[in-house]
Amino acid sequence: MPTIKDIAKAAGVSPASVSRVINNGPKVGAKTREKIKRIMLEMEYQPNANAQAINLQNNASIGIVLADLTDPLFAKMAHGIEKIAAQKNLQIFLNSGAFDRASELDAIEVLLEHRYKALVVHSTMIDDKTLIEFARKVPGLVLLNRHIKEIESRCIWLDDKLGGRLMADHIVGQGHKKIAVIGVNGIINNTRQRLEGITSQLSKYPVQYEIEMLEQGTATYEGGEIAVQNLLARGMDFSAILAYNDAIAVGAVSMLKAHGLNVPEDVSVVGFNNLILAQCMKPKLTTIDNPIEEMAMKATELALNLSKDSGEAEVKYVAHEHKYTPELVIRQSVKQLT
Amino acid sequence: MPTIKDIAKAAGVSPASVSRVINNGPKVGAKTREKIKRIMLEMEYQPNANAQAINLQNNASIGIVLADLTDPLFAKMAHGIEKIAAQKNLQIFLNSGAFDRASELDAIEVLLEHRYKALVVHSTMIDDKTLIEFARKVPGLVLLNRHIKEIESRCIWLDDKLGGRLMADHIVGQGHKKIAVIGVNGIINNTRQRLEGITSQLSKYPVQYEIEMLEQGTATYEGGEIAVQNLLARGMDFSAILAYNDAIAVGAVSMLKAHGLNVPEDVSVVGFNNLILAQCMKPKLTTIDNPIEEMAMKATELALNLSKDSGEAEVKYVAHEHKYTPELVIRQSVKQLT
DNA sequence: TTGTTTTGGTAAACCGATTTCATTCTTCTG
DNA sequence: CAGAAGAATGAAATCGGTTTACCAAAACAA
Repeated sequence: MPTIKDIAKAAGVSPASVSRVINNGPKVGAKTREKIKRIMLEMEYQPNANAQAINLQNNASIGIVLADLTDPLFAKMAHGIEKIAAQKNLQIFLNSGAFDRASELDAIEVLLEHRYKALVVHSTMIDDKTLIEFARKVPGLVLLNRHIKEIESRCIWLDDKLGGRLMADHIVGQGHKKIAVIGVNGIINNTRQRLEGITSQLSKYPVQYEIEMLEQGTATYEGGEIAVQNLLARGMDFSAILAYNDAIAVGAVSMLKAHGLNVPEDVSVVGFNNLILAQCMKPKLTTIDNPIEEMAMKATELALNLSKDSGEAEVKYVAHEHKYTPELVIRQSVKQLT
Repeated sequence: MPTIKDIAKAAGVSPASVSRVINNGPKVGAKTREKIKRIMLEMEYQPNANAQAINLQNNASIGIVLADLTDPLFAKMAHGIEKIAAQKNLQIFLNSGAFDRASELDAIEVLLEHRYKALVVHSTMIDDKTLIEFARKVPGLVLLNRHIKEIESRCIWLDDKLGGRLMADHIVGQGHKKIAVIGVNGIINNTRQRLEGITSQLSKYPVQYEIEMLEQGTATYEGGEIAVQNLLARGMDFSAILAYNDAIAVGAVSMLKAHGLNVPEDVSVVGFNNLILAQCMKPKLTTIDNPIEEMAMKATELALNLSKDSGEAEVKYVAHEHKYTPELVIRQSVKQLT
């Protein structure tokens, strides 16, 4: 693999000139420039990005950390980030593989070692304190889908409490009085917030409710099945289920069916996130729309802004532009009780 | 951000010693080593991966290029690659954003410029010739989910023709005689192969069939809806649909329903890929299982093997280990006609 | 004690670029 | 045509590390 020196030698010029040609710099005569270009092509020269990065001192691409790509919600995040990157003609480097705290940390570290300046991080396993530390150290780091009070100007998050309220209001509004909630354990605030939104709202009404908690990492189709099985095994009597996300909701529907319970005739179900899944299934799922793609785009823009010479144009922080609002999407999985 | 020299100065040693400590090298006394470690910690030293890469001449991480992360099939690929990477304690750098030929090329170039040696590429828009070129130039490059004859030792692919045959056989075996096929246009062999598998098999039976071709990029839920709409608009009379993938199948089911046609009572539908989606929907989708995750894992291992000093242990090529076999998964979306 | 290893450590070259500064070659002005 | 300004070019320093070659001190053997 030829280096800049090989090119220089072959062209009978100095490495400096070659460098200038590579970067479309000035100070190179027209014929010399052409000659160098030709030779670079001939020798299939490819600049060494590592060597360039070491000089330029900053890595133009965007680094991103996502938890688990197989979750469609996260895939949507990736897509949002990509959109902005493509629009600004930047490359993104996704460092995933984050199944646990250690690998999430690792992913961030690696990105930092490569000196990516703009970082969009979606972390579900790292504690607040550690993230605050990172944020302080790296000006271009933005947290996506997470809210940490101390650094909220660096977060883009969803109003999960409101999301929970919307679910509760809707289901109560449809006349339900016995409600099962399928939640998820997790260190992240948004799981708690969402649950709190639900429960605090439910307690305002004369209704019964019970919560089935899933372990973190089981916020999946299978998790939904298990949860319903547990609820039924406990002999709980309910006419509605509020699920932490769409996948759980779909799993719940399936398990209900297996027990001879139809949705929405016998049991109503509400999901969360409004993924494609929710539209595809039968019955179409009533759920909460989560504008995650938009959030991802915003996070990316924010990270890019923050990363460039933060000294100059200090990005102003407007709270309501960082907190996104979920919306109820009514479909067919909730039945009105009379 | 402190450099190795700052650490050296602070510790009163030479940069060489610090480097050795970083790399756990020999020739450093126990107390000196401890002292350097302590200072590195104190000063929050973080090695510059770019500088390291420039010396080490090879980038240990795995570079991967995927087309569109929002497609769950591709997400499964990413997951397979991650698994191997995690197992070998390697980082992956995913460079996506490939919506067209240019950006796919760009993604590969960027990875090469960063001197990633092991590359797993899932390209849908780049022509064979260009990819062959790349493969020749980069020993550690492996193509995932694509078969190019000339470099098949560097490909991991699915037997798409067989997949098509399985679909055709099943649907004919269930007594169907009027069959609609929803295919996709594309430069990639596997779309053609799959279609050819279907049609060549169908022609062996006394059945009628018609093909509805989607444009590349519409192999989605919406694409399925449109395709069914077109078929119905053309007045085609069919009792079964073979879809290029599950998303199309689900879209088709939805549009059929909208026209008062039930699945499988009025029309049977077969999908392809066996994504979660296929299990979740009602009726559960009969489809073809695509072991894409396994394939992704294999591709990653292959890329890693090929990338390390190919001179020595030339990886042997065993065709049947590179070609994967799809399997029919019978669920509820196909009705037996009598 | 002297000679031989072994161990711990440094100075300096190098990796593949970029960039500053000085120099040479053109070209323009008066 | 002399002198000045401007354009083209190269030598060398630099970026943040790694590694080789070499040396000094300590440990060991005889």
